[in-house]
Amino acid sequence: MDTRSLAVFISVADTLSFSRSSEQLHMSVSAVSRTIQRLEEELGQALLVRDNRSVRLTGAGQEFREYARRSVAEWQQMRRQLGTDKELAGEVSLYCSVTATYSVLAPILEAFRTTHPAVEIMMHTGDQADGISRVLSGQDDIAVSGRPLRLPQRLEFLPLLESPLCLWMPAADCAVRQLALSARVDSPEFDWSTLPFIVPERGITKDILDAWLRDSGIRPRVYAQVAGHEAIVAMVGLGLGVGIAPELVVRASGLGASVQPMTVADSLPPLAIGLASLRRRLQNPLVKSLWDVAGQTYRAPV
Amino acid sequence: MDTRSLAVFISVADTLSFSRSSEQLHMSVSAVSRTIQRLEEELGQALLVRDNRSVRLTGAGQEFREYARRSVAEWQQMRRQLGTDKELAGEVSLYCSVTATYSVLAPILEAFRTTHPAVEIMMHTGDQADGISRVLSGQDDIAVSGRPLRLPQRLEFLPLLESPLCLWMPAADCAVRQLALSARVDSPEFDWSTLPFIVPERGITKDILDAWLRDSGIRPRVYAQVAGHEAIVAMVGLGLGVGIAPELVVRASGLGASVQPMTVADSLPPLAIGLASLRRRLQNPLVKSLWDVAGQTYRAPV
DNA sequence: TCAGGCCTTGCGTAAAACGCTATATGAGAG
DNA sequence: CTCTCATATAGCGTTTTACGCAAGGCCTGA
Repeated sequence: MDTRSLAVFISVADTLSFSRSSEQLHMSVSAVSRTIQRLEEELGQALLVRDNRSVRLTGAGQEFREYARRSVAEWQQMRRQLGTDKELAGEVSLYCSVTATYSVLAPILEAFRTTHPAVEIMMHTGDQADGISRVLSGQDDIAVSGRPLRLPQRLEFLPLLESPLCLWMPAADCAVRQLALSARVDSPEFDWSTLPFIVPERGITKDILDAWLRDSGIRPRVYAQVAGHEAIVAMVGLGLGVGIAPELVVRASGLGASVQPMTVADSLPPLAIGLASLRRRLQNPLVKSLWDVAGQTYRAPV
Repeated sequence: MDTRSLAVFISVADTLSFSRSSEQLHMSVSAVSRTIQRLEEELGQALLVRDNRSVRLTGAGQEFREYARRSVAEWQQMRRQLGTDKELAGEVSLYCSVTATYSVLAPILEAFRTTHPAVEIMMHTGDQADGISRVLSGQDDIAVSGRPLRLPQRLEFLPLLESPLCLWMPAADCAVRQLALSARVDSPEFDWSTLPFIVPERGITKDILDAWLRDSGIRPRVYAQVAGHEAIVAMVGLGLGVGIAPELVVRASGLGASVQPMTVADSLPPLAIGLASLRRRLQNPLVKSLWDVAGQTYRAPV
């Protein structure tokens, strides 16, 4: 018996519906079904009567529901008690891009510092594209990252904000800018093959860009593959080509004057930026507390 | 969190030793170690202080120990309550050989019938050799079987009694008997290659016999491979050869007069007979109750 | 009678747990 | 002082468990 099973049962007992519970619990209907089956097998008693149309509690189910509520409550109380018993202290390791450090993270860390002064943040910065893999490999507890197109089950993602994803061209007059302006970029006839592209080497934005290019039928001329949005923006600013980056990065980079957004026919989807962490690591109260503070910091204003 | 982890922690907190607990809990030391680590990670608190020589509880550990005891107790009480609330009813499926039906099972079922009259036994009989695989494949809840030489982790085995494993020869005068008596069977010079052997087709006794033959350096002349001890005894009784069977089967077969045990130099190891079931299935109280009754039935007299 | 909602089941895959073995560290014997 | 023994942890491959998807069965209401 584990608390997870109890939570599933409580949910089903409340909603009296496997399908509604499955949504509530973010799991498939079959997983809910089997969890209840396991419980019933372990107890040797039917807890729920399902007659293909409705679900209702058996006598045993009602008793067990009381128990389950109590048990989960006691468990959570114990967790809190042990947590508050001793002030949370320790290390949380964080991975993010340079830009994210002050644009996304600053308000979170400011709030966190006041609520958990004894927790040390070990921050690693680098290409945002590596965040997910660093979390998956256990190198860092939490990463600031865009939402992956397909996120592994063991990964939890907490969306914090969105930033439009744009194509950028140099603001200063130069050959690339001339090319980019030579025709209506958003017209189907635009000849992309002459325009040098600066694309991300890897990571979420690369995936999004690839998908977008494919869908739009564009075969770009790749001038450079670069690690890190900041470097892309810098290269665009220098007139080396056009490139992709979230608006947030451009604004934060201080290079906002040297690049300009291009308007294109099929606009790129906005990038969902947030925290990523292994479910497993989130069981650690230290990690969880930073996670929660981040969620509150960005949810409260909205 | 699950009750298993709590039980592990309670044990370690009691013994103050990972290794002693690992024996007590029938699991490896590393599994114990990791279970504690998982708990500590989930709670974000050290529960035990290990200094490579001794183990002692932290403050949080002492608190948590109280909680763990309470929680496990409440869980077990709930199980019992639901169990007694409604009388146990349902089906338990059982596999055994014909002989086992009345020699091993009869006293168990007699006791079980009186304590759990509402539980129906669905019994399947057949070659004892198939019991383990039928349990492993989920066809039956419990099988009466000899203890396998190597038992899979997911299988639980409850030894009930032992029966000497013997070689048997025909009691009536016949060619085979002459051969078997022609020389001291237990002398190293005995020529096994002339003596027709009736061996089990598969199963535990086949494994034991194979190992014994190999160790004794005997290369038998196999006359027939037969499914089921009963058939082996019958064939031996008809003078077709010598064969292996537990004494129990011979006594129960009613053919005790038509076969005689052979004394051999390296005696065969006695066969441990008992119940086999998947750990998983034993979580079902119905199955568990039959299991327990069997254990008591055979332990009480001893 | 058909469509649609609802739970269960089979199957392939992903995650978790375990055991074995190696490693590190300290205690006690020679 | 070294060697051995005992104890907990870490790496690695394997087993076991849990999950999601898709198919299936069953009932209800149109």
